[in-house]
Amino acid sequence: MSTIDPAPHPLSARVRAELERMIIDGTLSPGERLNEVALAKQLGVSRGPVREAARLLERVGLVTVILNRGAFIRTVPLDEALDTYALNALLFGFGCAQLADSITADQALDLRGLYEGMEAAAAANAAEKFFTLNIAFHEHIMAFARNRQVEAVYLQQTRKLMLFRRRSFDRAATMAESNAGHRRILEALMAGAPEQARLYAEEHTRGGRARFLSAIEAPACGTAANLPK
Amino acid sequence: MSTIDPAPHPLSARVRAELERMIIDGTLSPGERLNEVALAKQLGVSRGPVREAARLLERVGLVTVILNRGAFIRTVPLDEALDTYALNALLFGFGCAQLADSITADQALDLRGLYEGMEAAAAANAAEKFFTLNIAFHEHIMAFARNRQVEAVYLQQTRKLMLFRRRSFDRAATMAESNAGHRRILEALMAGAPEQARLYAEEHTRGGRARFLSAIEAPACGTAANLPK
DNA sequence: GCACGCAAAATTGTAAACAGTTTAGTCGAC
DNA sequence: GTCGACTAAACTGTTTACAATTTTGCGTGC
Repeated sequence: MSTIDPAPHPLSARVRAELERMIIDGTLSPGERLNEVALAKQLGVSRGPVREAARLLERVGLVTVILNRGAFIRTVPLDEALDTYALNALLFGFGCAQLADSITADQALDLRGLYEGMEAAAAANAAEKFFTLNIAFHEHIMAFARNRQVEAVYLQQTRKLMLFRRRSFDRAATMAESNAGHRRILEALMAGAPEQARLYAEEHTRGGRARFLSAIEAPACGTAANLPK
Repeated sequence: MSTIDPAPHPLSARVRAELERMIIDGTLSPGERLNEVALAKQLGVSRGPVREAARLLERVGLVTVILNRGAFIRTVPLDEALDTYALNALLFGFGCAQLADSITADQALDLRGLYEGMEAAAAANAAEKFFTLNIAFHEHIMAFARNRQVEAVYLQQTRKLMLFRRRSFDRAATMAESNAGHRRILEALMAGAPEQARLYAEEHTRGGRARFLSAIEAPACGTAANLPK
């Protein structure tokens, strides 16, 4: 995708990318404050770029900025997560419907490879591998769907959900169930059936939402919880 | 909505809001560069908040930042505008479908008032008035739809389209045609018919797209056009 | 007359400095 | 021993200053 970035970008963009990575990684935990001076020192830059990056992340919904208190990594409230799942279901359904009308042999092969990789990962109970391939599967579909705006919003929202979705694939049964949805979607895509693909895609996303809900027993998801003490 | 802001916001947020207004207004024209020192002086602040605000606007897609060149107000490429219309059709259709299932009497009354206001504006050929009411109509529906995430994305994308959509309502016939779509949507909403509302909403958005297309003869919409010379 | 090149001005990117607020710790009173 | 107030440290918000790049204007050469 867009992993190539020699250096023609302003520093704040690179800092933002690095912070995003650290948040997704788990290097920075939800609820934690982004210490500007510490991060600046760690990344070898000044506070300016770090501040700009933090504000960018706020706009995306990954952090919350409080006046005179700083930027905190968000703990997405439950209702917001549910709304986001509904949004993603809509977008992913659209993407699949679009792709069903224009899919090429190469694209089908690519998706099939990812599907089979997930099948193997599920059998081997390799949650981390499955997680990575799962992301790639969805992102490839959205990239093939030929609507950059829909793709961009989907990626942004998905990144937000990753703040806690990682733990959803801890069991082999969960992975198998998820991949069954992928199979149905893939078949509809290759059959050139837009509405069928859309339905399967929406159903699959609802399944993800359900897995997400069952994965959280009662962690902090209150609206304003986990911000400051 | 959220017009109340005593002052608990960081300065950069207020600058961002002001810049957005100036862009929508037309005070800042597409292609123009955001001169940091000039804007800072004009707004009575320093360059820092202006810079942060510009980066935020880049994230939203209203400006493009080039290294060592500054922030330029975007001239949305044609293909991006079309993609955005498709996205908005999806979101607005979803919002209408949701609302059809949960609309209250108060909400219906509110929307009806806006519709009648537009009817009057169209009859009086008051394009500016129609434009304002039209925005309110769509935004109110999305606010009533009870999905904050979908609403937020819709607002963001719509703001981007406003960069040139303003000129689409220059004729009375156009306004009447647009408002006929509003009437159909409103009837479906009050009838509690989600799928019908969704179809009308999507059709209405496609109509807006068509009006937009016919409104542009051949202005600069090339992908990378209008950036620097 | 036109193009090329060089130099000065303007502007952005980044870093450092200052002011105000929040947070933590300590001392004292009850 | 615990609660409360006061003081100091830490941190953010903003401004100011400096370095690097770009743009513009002018002069020279062809």
